[in-house]
Order: sequence, then structure tokens, then C-alpha cells
Amino acid sequence: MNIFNLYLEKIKSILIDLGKKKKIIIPETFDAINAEIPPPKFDCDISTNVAMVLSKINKTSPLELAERLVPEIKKNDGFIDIIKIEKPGFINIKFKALFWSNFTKDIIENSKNFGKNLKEKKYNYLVEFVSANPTGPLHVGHCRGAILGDVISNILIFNNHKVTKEYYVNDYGNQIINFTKSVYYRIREVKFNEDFPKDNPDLYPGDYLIEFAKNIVSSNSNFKFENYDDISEKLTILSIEQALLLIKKNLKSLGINHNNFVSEKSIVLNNEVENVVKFLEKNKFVYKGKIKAPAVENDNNWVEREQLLFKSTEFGDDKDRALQKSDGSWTYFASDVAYHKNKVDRKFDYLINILGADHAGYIKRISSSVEAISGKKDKLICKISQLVKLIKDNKPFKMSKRKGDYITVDDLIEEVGKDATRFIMLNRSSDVELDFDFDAVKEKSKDNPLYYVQYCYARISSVFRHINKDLNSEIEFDRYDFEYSRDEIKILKKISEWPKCIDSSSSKLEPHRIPVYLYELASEFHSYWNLGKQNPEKRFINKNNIISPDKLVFLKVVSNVIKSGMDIIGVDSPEKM
RNA sequence: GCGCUUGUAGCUCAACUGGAUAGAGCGCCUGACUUCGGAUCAGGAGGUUCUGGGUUCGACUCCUAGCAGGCGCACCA
Repeated sequence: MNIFNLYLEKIKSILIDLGKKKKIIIPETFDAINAEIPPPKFDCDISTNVAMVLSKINKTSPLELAERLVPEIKKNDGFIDIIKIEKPGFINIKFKALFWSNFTKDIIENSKNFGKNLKEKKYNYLVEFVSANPTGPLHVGHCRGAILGDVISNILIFNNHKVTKEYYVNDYGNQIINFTKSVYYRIREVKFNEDFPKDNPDLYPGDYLIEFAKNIVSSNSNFKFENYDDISEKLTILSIEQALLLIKKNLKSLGINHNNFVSEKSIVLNNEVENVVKFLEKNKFVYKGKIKAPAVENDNNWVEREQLLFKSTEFGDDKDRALQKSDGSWTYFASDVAYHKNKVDRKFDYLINILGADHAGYIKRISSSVEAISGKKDKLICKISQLVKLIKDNKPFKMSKRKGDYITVDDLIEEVGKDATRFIMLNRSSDVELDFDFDAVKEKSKDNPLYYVQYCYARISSVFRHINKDLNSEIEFDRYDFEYSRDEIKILKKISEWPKCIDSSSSKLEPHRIPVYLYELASEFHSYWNLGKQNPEKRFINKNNIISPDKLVFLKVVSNVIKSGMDIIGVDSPEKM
């Protein structure tokens, strides 16, 4: 139950009614009207701006209009205790204690659905994320986007949308040739004791390739490795297979599972690039032309050439983009357009791409292509995950490009664990650079928000253990007429914000709101818990080791929201720590 | 030079699609422990929301002109 939406709907229907009776003038749209969380100092539960929004069209002051609306809102509503008008024209509502008892009843009876937005229309989403080149293990740079994509998917799934999580495998092009050659040199190193050509800048120097080489050699004993050209095709496949194996292992350790891995090579070999170019030609989005040199300094090497271009400027890009290289082969962009055509043809309502900050400049052209293909402007939604700055011993930790000198997902998981990695990476808005402090993340105290939230859940679990009840089993009551105390209502109010939190996380694709919310909820709970130290009445369990029904329901509700939030962000809620 | 993006307390960041006196944590200062698990809590100090204009009942949020940081600006992927 989203109590804010409930009262917003109620207010809207009052407005429609009053409009019919010609008592007030109503606007064309109610979009500007809201029902919000009031600032704490007002001591009320819901606040609406309706009087301020409608005052102009009604040629009256917000205060005067509020005076007229208040009796209408209060009429026939047994739950409202106080309804008050505040300064510029807000209408503030405070509920009776019974309202909150009823509120908890609703949650207990629909515990699986609490927080979900079930009224919203359901869509079919494709979320593409990670899509790191299949040339080596995932490192920290990939991590944030990976988690972001995973949790955005989880939020959409939580709201009963259909989601397909997809990884686009760039298994085609020059880098793959270089990668395969690198593996080949490692094989020669393993098999013929030859030195790896370390000074060749085109090759991948990482030590992990030795492992790849060994694996390939041992599982292909009948293979002749003497001549690269003889085996290059097969070796390419084997090398990519090795890389993907490693990447999937890394993803698994982060708690991420993709539904599909789509191969660029298969799209190219399937003539999908030719087909999409034909499609675009037919619709006059393609022409032969020249692109101007970028206005960047020291660019003497620029040669203007005629090539096949896509008219991305028609969709707001600053220059048209090349589809074909001068040697006639397709650009990466061309095959990506084909891939996006492939996505569009699979009839998703929305496509979501999670990109790293260094690919922000790519958004305009790819969304232009999707618009050209689908005719829809908002079909493709791109989310950027900003850089992660690693900090160790209070100093920035630089990953060097020299061989092997970067932190892999394996290192990260081993050092700080999956849960802390996920929680910390999600705790900030994805379009802000993130400081990832190794020492703080490992810290097991309130300095680490992960443990702070988990501890809250563990405390609730410990109460259930004391009274020999199972936290996960259902509870049932005949009557919900609990008189919750001020302190408890304060937390229940926070609970009432949960559906709102899910709503905004989902509509803005901003997962960071969830850990931020969970932290706030945990904070209020810890506060309340500590009251029991001074005042035994505020303890959950009394001297006779008995818990009252209202407190049992209360704990169940809080733990339910925490568990549900932690599940969405993919972090464990242990019952003991 | 152009595009995108960020700018909020000493530091790291929130702020519910424009709401009320801008909130947390860290750090600093005071306090609560024979603990329903202290991995916790209570209190204090700390602000011209980068700057200048504009839009309106109302701006951290929108528009505009700047300033500062980051990223990008290929026929690479």
C-alpha cells in the first residue's frame, strides 16, 4: 500500500467531484499535484500542495482554497486525526494511531507485494550491461556498471516487469585478432619455451593468458601449434571461450547472472550489418560523404575521405558517423547498429544500455540509430556509470597499464567480499564519481553502511530467536487494533516511504535510493532499540520472555522491508553476524 | 575549440520529477556500557547549495551566461 498515492487519488477524486459541482475550477492535468512526506518538524504524516497548485486558476489565495478543501478531505475519513493548513498553503494530515495499525495489517497480509508498484503498466525490457571485451578477466572498472545493470534489472523485476539481461560479446575485429595472437605467443611460450614478445604494444601482456594457453594446449593434444595461420580460426574460438569462462566466473562471484550472451561475430556473419544498412538506405538515413576533422589540437594526420555515413545529425548528433572503413569493412558502430536492430526486432518495449563514463560520447549516435530504426525517440535509455576511484591507506590507488597491474574482480571479492562491494558501489548516485576506500569497506562498524543495515536485521532476528519464533514464517492475527507509540509510528512512517522509494528508483533508474533508504530505516530502528536500555517498557521482550502482538507485527514489518530491499540490491541479510 | 557530465558543511555524499527552517556519515567536541548482541545510541559545533542574471506563490532542482573539475571528440572496440 502506497499511502501517498492513496491520498493523492483521493484528493483527485474530490477535485473532480467539486469540479462537476462547479465549486472549483480544475485544471486540464493534475500532474503538478502531489502527496509528499512532510518535513519532520510539522508532526504530520502526509502533505499536499493541491491548494497552491490550484489557487491561480481559481483566482484565490492558496490559504483560502485550502480552507475550502480541508473539510472535503476530512469528510468520511475515520483515519484522519488532525488536518492543518500551513504557511504558503500546504495541507498537512496526521493520522490516528489506528491508521498505523491498519497499515501494518495490510503489509502483513500482503508481505510479498509491499513496495511493488503493481498499478503501473508492465513492460518488456532488455537490459544490456557489462559487455566487456572477451579478452581477459573483469576488473574493478567493470564492476560498478555490472552491479548497476543487475540492480536496475532487479528493481524492474520487483515491479513485475519482464526483464532480459544481456551481455554483448565483442568477439570480432582487430582486437580479437591481437588477443588470439597473444594467446598464440603464450602457447609457444608454454610449449616451445619461447619468450613472449613483451615489447609488442599490440599484444595483451597479462599473465592470465598463460593459464589460457595451458588450458588450450592440454585440452587439444592432437592440435598442431607450430603454424599460427593453420590454426588461427580455431584458436580464436578457443581463446574467446577461455575469456568468457573467466568473465562468467567473475560475474557469478559478484552475484550476477545474464540471460543471454549475444555474439557480435554471429551478427556480422549473419549479414545483419548489410541488412541494417540496406534498411537505413531505404529510409534515406545513409549517404556517401566526408566527415570534418575534429577541432582537436595537433591533428595533422587527418585525411578527408569519402565513406558511407549515417545521418545521426538528423537526430541531434554533432556529426554524421562512419559505417564503413575506407577498405570497405564495417566499423564497430555499424555492427553495433545491427545489434540494436536485432534488439528492436525482438520486440522489447524498452532497451536499456549501461555504459561506462568513457563511452558517454557514444550515446548520441547509438540512440540516433535506434530512433532511425524504430521510429521511437525514447526506445533506448542509456545509463552512465561513473568512474570508481580506489583508495588504499588514504591514498588514491592507481591502476597502471603495465602488465597485470590492475585490480581484478577476483582480487576485490577476495579482499572485501561480494556484499560490501555491491552495497558500497550502489550507495551513491551512478552519475557521481565514487570513492571506493578499501579500508573503510572492510571495516566492521557503523562506518560501513552495509554492516549497519545488516546489524539491524540481525537484531530483529535475535529477538525472534529469544522467543523461539521463526522470522520467516507467516503470522496471523484476528484483530489489528494496536495503539502504536510515538516512537514506533515514527518508524512506521519511514516504512510507508518504501513504496515511494521503489517508485522513484524504478522510474529514474536510480538504484542508490535503496541503500540510502535502508540506511535511514536502520538508523531509526537502532535509535528505537537503544531506548529500551533506559526504559524497559520499550523493549520488545518483557520480563516473562513474552512479546506483545503489536511489537511482533512491528518487527515483522521492519524486517520484511529490510530483507526485501537487500534482496533487490543483491546483498545478504544474515540472521547472525 | 565542441559535446556530455559533476560542483551542496573541513572530507565523502543525500535531498522523494519545483515545496516548507537544505539532511546524513566521517572528522572534531560532550555524554550513555556487569550489552533484550555496544558492529549501538544521545547531544554540540559546522552552509551565500560554484558565480551572475532570469522563470514563479516557491529554485540545490528549470532556463541563460560564465567559472572550475572529470570524461569523450578515429576508419579503435
